[in-house]
Amino acid sequence: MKKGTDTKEKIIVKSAELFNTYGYHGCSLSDIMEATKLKKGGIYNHFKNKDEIAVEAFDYNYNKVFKRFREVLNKARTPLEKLYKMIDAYVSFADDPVVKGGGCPIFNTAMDSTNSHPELKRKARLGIDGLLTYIRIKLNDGIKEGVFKPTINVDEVASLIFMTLEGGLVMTRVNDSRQFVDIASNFVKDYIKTNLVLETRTTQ
Amino acid sequence: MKKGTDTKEKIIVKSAELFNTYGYHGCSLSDIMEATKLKKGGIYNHFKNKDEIAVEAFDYNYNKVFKRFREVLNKARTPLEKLYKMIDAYVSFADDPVVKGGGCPIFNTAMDSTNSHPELKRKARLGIDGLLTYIRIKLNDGIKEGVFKPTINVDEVASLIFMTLEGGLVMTRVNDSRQFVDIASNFVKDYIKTNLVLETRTTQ
DNA sequence: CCAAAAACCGACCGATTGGTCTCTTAGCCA
DNA sequence: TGGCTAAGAGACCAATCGGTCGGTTTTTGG
Repeated sequence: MKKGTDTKEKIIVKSAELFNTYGYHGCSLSDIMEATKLKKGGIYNHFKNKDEIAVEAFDYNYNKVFKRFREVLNKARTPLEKLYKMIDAYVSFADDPVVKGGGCPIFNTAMDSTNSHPELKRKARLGIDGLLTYIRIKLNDGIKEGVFKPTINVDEVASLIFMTLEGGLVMTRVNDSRQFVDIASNFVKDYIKTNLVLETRTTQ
Repeated sequence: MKKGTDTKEKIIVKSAELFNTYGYHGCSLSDIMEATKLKKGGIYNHFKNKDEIAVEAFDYNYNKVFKRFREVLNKARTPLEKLYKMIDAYVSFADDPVVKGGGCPIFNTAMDSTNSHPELKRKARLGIDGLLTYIRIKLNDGIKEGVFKPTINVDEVASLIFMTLEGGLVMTRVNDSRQFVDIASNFVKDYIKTNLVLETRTTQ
């Protein structure tokens, strides 16, 4: 049953790349066949239809995103460091994409599926909420530890950080230029430093 | 030649809605036929192929966006007011969409066409650059008139304002909730007030 | 080593894709 | 009013779409 598992994994990986690159409607089964070097039978032995592939491909990308975050976050200890590392993770999507096609696959799927694929949209929305929660947790941790001002509106600040970074990521993807996500990153970091942290005695 | 012009306009308008809603690959000629109540012949009498429709539909949406901006901007006089009104215009996309499907059609097209439709991508990128330039001009005007700090990095600030608002707009579109673009708007306005304007004597 | 099962191939399916072309119709001008 | 031209209808096209299925190969467990 080893080979079967490998094959299914291969289909998911390649489809995840294709869907993130071209979108659900911009990628056909023939594209998946070509990328996996499999024929229809080989693919539909593991999935019942294209939708199921897309959903599992999304889950795969979703997990890759969160894995990236977890890896990066483990290198930091304080909530402020963790928040900074998280921002770096978003920036890293620019020159070391989690998946071919670039950008944030969760955000990409969200845009791609709106108005056209309810199930994917639902999943993407949940994914975005997960990313927001990730930021919220770090903010709350920081407040608890007395690093961030207790007066900040966590939901608002989390949304703000997220949409600035994602907006920058999209701009970077569309313009094939790192500068936008860099601007977003620098700005958000500066914003955190000057508006969220309590004691300015944090050395520079 | 009256009727012909009307028909072509109708095709463009309906296609502009469909493409902004479902994306280029998510919208077929049958969809356009149904929306326009025309048959193939009626459509291909005015356009040579689907691409040409998509391009003209984009131009149509593009002009609607800039028309919205121009209308709103005319109601303001000072650079600061103009900048604020411009932000309001972005927010207005949320509950009074320039085109069915919601969001900013230029940004939507940019995302939709990346990696899959070079010509549309090129046009969308130019459109984004136009929107950025719009913001840059207001910033420069403000600097010239001594309202904004002359030290600000116009390109960076313009990019920042743009991607925060667009990010918020996407979030609003995906989540069917105004709150995100409102958060973006309030934040950007506050940022301008406290970081860009020279004299804090601007009454609150 | 052999049989059962899982994996895979590839022909085939109807529907739909974007696109062409001929023919009819409708509007306009003389 | 008659005739010309532009507009539109709709049959038709090959190609491709997502999906099915029977047969063959490969793997695996007894």
